[in-house]
Amino acid sequence: MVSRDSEGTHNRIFAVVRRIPRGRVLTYGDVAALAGMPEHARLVGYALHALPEHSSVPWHRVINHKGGISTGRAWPGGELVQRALLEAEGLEFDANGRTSLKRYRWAPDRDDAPGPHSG
DNA sequence: CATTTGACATCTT
DNA sequence: TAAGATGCCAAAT
Repeated sequence: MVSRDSEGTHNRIFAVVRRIPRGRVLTYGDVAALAGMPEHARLVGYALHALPEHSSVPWHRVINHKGGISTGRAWPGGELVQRALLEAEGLEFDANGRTSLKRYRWAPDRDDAPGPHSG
């Protein structure tokens, strides 16, 4: 029973992000789709922006479609923080600061298995 | 209440 | 692959 749309919407997003396992990442569009609001990736990023620091939501596992970090001016230095957190989970970044979405993109169907040749 | 800005994605060139 | 333009909803001013 949600009287507020924003709260319900944001809540949905957080719920999806929390489902992201460790060592995996999702794009804003994917999170939005799983949250029930496809093509509305902006709302996902916006929700994460409103995410409090005491939140147990692995926001750092959400990246843009280019496989990079788009904190932008909204978070000076955030690119370094998110990248550090992802690296701590075992992810690899390209010289351009991009990851392999083909390799780290998480799917609701796939529990884990980073790759057919990764083990 | 209206205008501007914003953790993005997608199409076109 | 990279750069420019557009659409969407919500928050801030």
